[in-house]
Amino acid sequence: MDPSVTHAIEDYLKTIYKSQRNGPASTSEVARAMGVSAASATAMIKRLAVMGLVDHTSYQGVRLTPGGEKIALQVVRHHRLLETYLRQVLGYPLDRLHDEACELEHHISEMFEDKISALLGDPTHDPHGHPIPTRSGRIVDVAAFPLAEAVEGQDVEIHRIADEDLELLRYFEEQRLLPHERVRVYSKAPMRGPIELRRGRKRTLIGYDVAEKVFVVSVNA
Amino acid sequence: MDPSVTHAIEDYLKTIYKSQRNGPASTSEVARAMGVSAASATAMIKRLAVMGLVDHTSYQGVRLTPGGEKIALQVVRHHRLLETYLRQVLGYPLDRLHDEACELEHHISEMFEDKISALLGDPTHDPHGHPIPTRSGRIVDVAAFPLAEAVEGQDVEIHRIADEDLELLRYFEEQRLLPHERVRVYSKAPMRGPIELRRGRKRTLIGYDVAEKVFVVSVNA
DNA sequence: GTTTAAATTTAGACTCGTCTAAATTAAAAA
DNA sequence: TTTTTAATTTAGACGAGTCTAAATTTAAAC
Repeated sequence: MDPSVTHAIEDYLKTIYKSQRNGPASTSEVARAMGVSAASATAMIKRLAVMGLVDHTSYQGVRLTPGGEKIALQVVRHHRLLETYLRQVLGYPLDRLHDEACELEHHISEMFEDKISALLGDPTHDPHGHPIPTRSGRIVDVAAFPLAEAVEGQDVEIHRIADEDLELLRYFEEQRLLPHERVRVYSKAPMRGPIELRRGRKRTLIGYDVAEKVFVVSVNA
Repeated sequence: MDPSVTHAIEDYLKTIYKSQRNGPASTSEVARAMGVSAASATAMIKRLAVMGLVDHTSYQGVRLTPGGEKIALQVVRHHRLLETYLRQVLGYPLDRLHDEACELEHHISEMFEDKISALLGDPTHDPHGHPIPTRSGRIVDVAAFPLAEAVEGQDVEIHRIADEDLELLRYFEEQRLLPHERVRVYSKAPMRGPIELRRGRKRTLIGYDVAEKVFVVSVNA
C-alpha cells in the first residue's frame, strides 16, 4: 500500500469499489456511503482522478482504475481478515466486528496482515461469509440468492449475511443464522409474510425483511 | 478516550508525558521527539492548553494536567499492551514492535484493549520490560540502574531495555539480552571499555554504550 | 421540444496540523 | 551590567478534507 495514500483516500476507494457493481458509481452514492456532502465527494473524486486512481467524467460517475482497484482490494482484504481475527481469536460479538475493522484496516502493516492470515490458516471468507481477497488481489464470489427468494421445501445453506446493520447482526447471532448453517424453507406466507425454517428438529420463524439480507445457496437434501 | 481527541493530540500528550520526568517538558524537546518544527510544537501546545490538557507558561515549558496525563497513560497502556501482544501472540521480532504499536495505539477500542489484556493474562510489563499502566492509569516503576554502572562480580537481572533503537534491539535479541535474563558482571575494562558477562557457563562481551541502555536490578547470587 | 426536478459541480470558507522566516524573550557569557 | 546566543513564539502561508450556498448539467415529464 503506497504510504502516501491516506486513510481518507483508502476509504473512498473502498466505497467506490463497493458501489460500482454495475457500471460506474455515482457521486451521490459515494457521498451517502461516506457520510459526507456531495460537494466533498466531488472534490475528493477529482483528487483521486488526478492521482490516477479513478476515471471520472463530469456528471457521469466514477470508476476505479486498475491502480485504484488494487488499493481497494487491499483495504477489503485487511477489513475481512481483521473481522475474521477479531471473531475467531478475540471472540468479538458479530455486531462489533465492522466498526473495529473499519478503523484498523488503514493502520496495520503487511507483517500484521501476513501474521494474522497465517494464524487463521489463510481463510477465504470472513465471519459474514464475504470472500477475502488474496494478497495479490484475487477475489472469488459465489452466486448466492436471498433466502427470501427460496421456495417452499428447498434446502439451503447460508452463505453470507449483511455486515453493517447492527440490529440485524444481533438478531442473526441470537438465532445462529450464520454462514454454513443449513436450513429447510418449510413454509412461506404470502405478501412478504414470515418464513418458517426448519433446522434439524428446530423451527424458526423469520421476517421477510430479514430473509432478504441472508444470502443462501441451494444444497441437495 | 474522548473521541474528539485526535491521533496527533494523543501523540503530543504521550511525548510530553515521557519528556516531563524532572520538571516541565521544553518546547524543543517535544518538537524533536515529535519530529516537527519548534513552531509547530508551540502551536499544538497552545491548543492543548486551551483544551485543558496541559499547563503552559510562555517560555517556561509544558506540563500535563491530570486530564492530559490520564489520556497519555491510556496511550502508553495501548502501546505496551500491543507490543506485548505482537510479541507473544504474533511472534514479532523485537525491532518491529515499536513502530507497529505506535500506529495501532491510536486506533484500538476499549474492547480490543480489554480482550488482548485478558488474553495475555493482564500483563504488568511489555517485552522491553516497561511497566504497563492499568486501565485506571496506575503505573509502577522499579528503581533499576544501567548495567554499565554495575560493579565487577555483581549478579544482576535485566529489567528493561531501550525500545526505540532498532539496531540495538536486533543486537539484544541476537544476544538474548532480554528482561528476566540473569547475568554476572565478570569483568569491566576501564575507560568505557567492554564488559564481560557470564550467564551460566556462557560468556558475553558487550560494549559500554550498549550497557548504558540495559537497565538492571541487583539480585542475591 | 420545453419545462421541471434531481444530480452534480463550482465558489468560497473553515479547521487541523504543518511549514519557513522573522521577532521576541530568557539565560549565559563577558 | 551589557552583550551574545539559544530557545521560543508570532506571523503568514499551505494542503487535506470538510462544509453551505449557488450555479450548472442531465434526464425525465409534460
